[in-house]
Amino acid sequence: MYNPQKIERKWQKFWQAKKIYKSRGKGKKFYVLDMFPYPSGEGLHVGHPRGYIATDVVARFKMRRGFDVLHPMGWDAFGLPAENYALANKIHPKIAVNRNIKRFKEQMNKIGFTYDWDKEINTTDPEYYKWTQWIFLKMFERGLVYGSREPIIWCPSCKTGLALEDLEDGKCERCGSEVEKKPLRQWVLKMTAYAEKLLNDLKSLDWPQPIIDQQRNWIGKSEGATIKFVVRPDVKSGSRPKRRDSSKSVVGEAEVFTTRLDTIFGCTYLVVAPEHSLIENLKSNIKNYDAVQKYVNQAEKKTDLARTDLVKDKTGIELKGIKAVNPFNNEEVPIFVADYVLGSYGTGAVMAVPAHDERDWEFAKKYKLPIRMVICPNYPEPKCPALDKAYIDDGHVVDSQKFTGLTSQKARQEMVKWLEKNKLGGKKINYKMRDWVFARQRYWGEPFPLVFCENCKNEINQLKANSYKLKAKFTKGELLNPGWIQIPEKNLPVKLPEVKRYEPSGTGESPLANIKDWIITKCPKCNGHAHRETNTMPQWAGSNWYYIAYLMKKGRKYEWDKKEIKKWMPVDLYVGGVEHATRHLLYARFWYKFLYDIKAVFNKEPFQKLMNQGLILAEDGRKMSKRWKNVINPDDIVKNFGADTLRLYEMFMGPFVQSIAWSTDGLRGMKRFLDRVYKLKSKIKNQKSKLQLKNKKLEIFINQTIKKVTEDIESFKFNTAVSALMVLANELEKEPDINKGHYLTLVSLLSPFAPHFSEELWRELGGKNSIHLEKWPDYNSKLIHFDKFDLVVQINGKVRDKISVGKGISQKEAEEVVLNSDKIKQAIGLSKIKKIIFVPDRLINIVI
RNA sequence: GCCCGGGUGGUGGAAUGGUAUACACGAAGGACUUAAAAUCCUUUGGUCGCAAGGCUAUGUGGGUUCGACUCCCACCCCGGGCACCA
Repeated sequence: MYNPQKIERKWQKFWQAKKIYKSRGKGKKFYVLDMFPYPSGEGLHVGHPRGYIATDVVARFKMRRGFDVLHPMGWDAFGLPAENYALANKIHPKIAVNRNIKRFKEQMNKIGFTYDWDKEINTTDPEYYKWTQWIFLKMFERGLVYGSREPIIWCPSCKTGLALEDLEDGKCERCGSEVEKKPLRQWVLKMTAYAEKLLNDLKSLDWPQPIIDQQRNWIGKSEGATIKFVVRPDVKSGSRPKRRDSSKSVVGEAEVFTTRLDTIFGCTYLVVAPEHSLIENLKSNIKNYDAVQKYVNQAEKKTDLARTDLVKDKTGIELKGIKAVNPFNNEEVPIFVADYVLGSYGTGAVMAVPAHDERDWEFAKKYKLPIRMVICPNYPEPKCPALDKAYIDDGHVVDSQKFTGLTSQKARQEMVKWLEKNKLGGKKINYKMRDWVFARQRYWGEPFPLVFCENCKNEINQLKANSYKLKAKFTKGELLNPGWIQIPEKNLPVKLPEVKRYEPSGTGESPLANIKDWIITKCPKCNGHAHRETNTMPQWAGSNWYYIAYLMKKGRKYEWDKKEIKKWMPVDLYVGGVEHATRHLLYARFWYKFLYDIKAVFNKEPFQKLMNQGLILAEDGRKMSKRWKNVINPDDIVKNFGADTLRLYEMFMGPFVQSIAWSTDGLRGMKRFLDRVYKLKSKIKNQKSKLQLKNKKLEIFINQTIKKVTEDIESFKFNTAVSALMVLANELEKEPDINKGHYLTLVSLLSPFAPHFSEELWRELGGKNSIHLEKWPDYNSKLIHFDKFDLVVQINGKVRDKISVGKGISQKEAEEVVLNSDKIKQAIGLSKIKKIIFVPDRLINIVI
């Protein structure tokens, strides 16, 4: 029996001492990366290492195939989880984080990963976040950062603003609280400027299709047109003299966005969002302003999500006293305000075509508005069918003046041309994705490298006319955000000050706002009085670029090393959970694209190939959680069964992408397998040549196994790779004695999965070097196939017999053999043979 | 509603047009043992049969094919994502 406790520690120490994982600077580069964890107080459970084991298997495999492998690990230690943990346990986040990191590292080391700890990074290290701040400054400098007072999503429990991406089911993703809308001063990153690139370059990525789909969906591109509707006082209501077409009677304008310009002649009313400026501007024209205002106030309290969240019954109220004019036919249509129209998307106003839009249909039915059909499914039939619900597909345009008869697609093109010619609107592309709210009112994050200077603000405001002088003195970002001045690069990092009380204030100000002597500072531009920004960056800031940080690590410091970046980027294989599809993976791509534009990196995408690992559920089928008391700690598994057993089991338990429940019985089976392989050693008889000749079949089998394991690791089919090794072990067990070479091949193929076990056996059997530095076994393609095979004989597609014949047998020969077999003769009986299908080296099917 | 992914023994799963159920777990029986654990051997989709062997089975119903878990159509169920985005 082999004893993991005796050998694992020994080899881990040896590998670390010999630094066998270090990049050797030889061979083709292979950068394999895990999504780095945030070091929570709970430590790792057995679900976490699944991805780490997979990358470790791949890293060891690639090393042995001659690649120069980089496989680093670090800590995403800023942000709400770490801070909330620290608050709950009354410990300063820094102390808690360091303690947790120590624990995580110990747990990881017990599993025998290949991490090069010299490259370990920590997002909360000032040397690290110096560069997070640096990237932010570069974005600011180029005008990609703007301040906003827009109401943002606010979590009353975490006491901070959140990005749209931080919500789950409309609730705070961290604590599950209902969120509110709150006007707060915010920093926002212009991510929408990269929408098109983020969408387009998805094509170049070797990522799981569902993740690509999710990102595409999230970016939500739609192509359409804007149309300007002028607004006039309503004639019938008597608010103006009955003189039509007087341009003086125009009191406002509403621009709408539509993807269905072809339906414009079916527009019977307009709907604006409660935030729309028209309402405030035309206060005096709107007859029922009080009622409208009441509706608007009530709607504005809700977040976009609450407003768009499965509300079946749409509400709205007409703006009485004004009408909008459809520029295509000069028809006056009523204007409504309704909360289902969002101020933050498109133009905040829509044209309603109830005949061809489900929402408009529903709304028109409720408020008894006219429904006019202008798209016909069965053109050129003289009559369109009557509608009992909205017809939303394309068709032919009817009752649309000169556009009548065109297909929907053609009509959209012609109508856009008409709009552009008459300067009444034009082509427009919209994205669902919003700019990124990039500020948190919390302590435990990267401080912004910005100060506010009243002096400089005045200067910018006064000199506005003289743009030359301003452009020389201030950056694009500083002009965009008057008064906000960048801290010079040489003064980075702006360190997070030590505080005693770091609880969030709840007032919308960060706890940093209480540290007066930190806040008050001098303006780097004019040397006048200034104060620091007290918000901090969100958790995602540090993880946007950490894969570059590993390449920059020089001892304790970091250096933007373009040579290393050029060498290692992009990441060749990135492994992590599917939950990051629209957050980390989108943010990181955004930052990387920005870095590409400023020539700090040299390719367009950070992660070439992505793989998602499935969750490991608890034995009871639920998620592992403290709450259910069903968490399994890898330390216990390592102690009782060994790291190799844990590794092997996690790779064998099922397809890598699939979520799967833990089974301690299954785990035991893996230990049994290792024990059996260990015992096989005693069967070795070292009479190489004799045995090899005697057992050609085994030789072929081994070659097949090498091929299978090699291909399966390459394609992430670890479960079948392990099973192939088991089959080989089973075969060897059947032999009375085995040859050392064969046995060592098995050990060698097992080594990425069970590195300690394999190292031990390798050395016992005379291996001079570490097995992990040995060349990966090659297979002889001539020895993959045996010269005989079992020809499957089918009658009408049903297997009736198997006959052992020589490889490469011709159809004629095969037929002869088969038709002479008694079994087959009997099966055919008196029936006539209609047809014979022959698949070379596989089967023969007789159709009767 | 829309977009993905999936449905195969008692369980995790294997097979992507050519031998369905590899491999593992569990279970049953046996060997060893004073006994138990561990280990080893045998059996293990269902069904009929003493057996040889047959029939039947990959969510359901159709289709294509000499041949379908695999391809096509419709439906049911489970998981995930997006969701009044004009």
